[in-house]
Amino acid sequence: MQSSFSALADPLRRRMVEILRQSERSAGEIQRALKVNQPTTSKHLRTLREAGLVRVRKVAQRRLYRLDPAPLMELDAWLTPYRDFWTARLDALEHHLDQES
Amino acid sequence: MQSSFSALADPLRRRMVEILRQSERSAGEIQRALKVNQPTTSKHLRTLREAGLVRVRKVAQRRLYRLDPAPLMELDAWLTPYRDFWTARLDALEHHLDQES
DNA sequence: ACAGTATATACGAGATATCGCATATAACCA
DNA sequence: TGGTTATATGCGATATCTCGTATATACTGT
Repeated sequence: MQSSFSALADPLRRRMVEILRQSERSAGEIQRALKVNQPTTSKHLRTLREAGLVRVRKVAQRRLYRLDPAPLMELDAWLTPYRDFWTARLDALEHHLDQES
Repeated sequence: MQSSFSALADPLRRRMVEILRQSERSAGEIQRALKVNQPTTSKHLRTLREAGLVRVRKVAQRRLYRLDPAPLMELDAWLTPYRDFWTARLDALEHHLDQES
């Protein structure tokens, strides 16, 4: 939870996650897509890995990264009570508008 | 988006947000609930404010903080495509298990 | 105007993150 | 074995975050 938020706090890492939503990709493909240099890519991928957001498998020299849905599901679960919160507020607003009219 | 993630990356700020889910609170009430010192509380509240996660209103000397649902709704929206992603994966798993049995 | 209460800000120290450059590791192929 | 490709790690500089202490600001009641 902790680490999911901070891992996703970086815009570059969010772009990586967005790329991986579509399919598994090698570190090099991700790097070229983002147009940042190689060590930077590798370090950010490490952060995502350590946060559990991505998994890797080796194929020859390549490292293929894929999204692990679990931490994002946790994030979704964390949001649940807030969803109730804002629907309650929107309902109240709606009710208020009804009163007005 | 950017700022929502980094604001929520801090555990203390998440606790603040959780407290505010229940009701509007003064800075002092939040401080006492969290048992951290006053300036720390104030600075974290500022961060939440600048991220747009909370709103303040003055009542006498007090500052009453309340949650603004908008950034959390954005976060929820950001998660939407990932929800599709993991249900697809779970469906695939289920299908796989069907094959097995 | 003054003392008290509530909250914010300034400043300095220590910790942590980020980046670029250089280098290490590891698998491949000839 | 040696060269090449793909990826990771080490290191140093800079920036950013966090916290504690001290102080400022602002409103209240007398």
